Amino acid sequence: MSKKYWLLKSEPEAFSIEDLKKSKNQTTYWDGVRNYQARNFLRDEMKVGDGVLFYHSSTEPTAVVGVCQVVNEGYPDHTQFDPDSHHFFPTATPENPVWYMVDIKLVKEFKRPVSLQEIKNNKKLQKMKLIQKGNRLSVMPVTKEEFDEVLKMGGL
DNA sequence: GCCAACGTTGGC
DNA sequence: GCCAACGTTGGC
Repeated sequence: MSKKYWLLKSEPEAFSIEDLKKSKNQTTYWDGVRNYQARNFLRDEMKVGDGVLFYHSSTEPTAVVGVCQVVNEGYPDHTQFDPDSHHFFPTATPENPVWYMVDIKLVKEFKRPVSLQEIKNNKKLQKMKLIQKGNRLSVMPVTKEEFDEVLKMGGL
């Protein structure tokens, strides 16, 4: 089975690459995804060893800031069961979870961030889902070619 | 802060 | 099962 590649969005105010660097083992669980299409990627398709681009959204500038690896694949997101959580989902039960998450570990922070504008300006990246009109998915697949190109732009 | 795009909800 | 209303995302 060949390795896949992904892009994960996070608002740095909620969770940034700095937070990831400070996390134990530079690893975190990716909680709070509440979109079915993104859920399906997390639950069914992301596998240990897959490459992940870490993207900062809603900030200045929006940019890919580092590369991570999936270290634990699709398991129930515990925040859906927690009434005190902002991500609480009343119809979910541990027997019938609705939402899933994966664990990711930082591989390397980019030497320089690769901004959305640079991605838009790169002829090789015109097909990236990230820059398709109206795409708001917080978890999206990336091709190997796109992944490698973004790493190169980031100085890795 | 605005607003376009899109997802979800719920009445019918 | 349609679709209007509403909520959210996220770039600008």
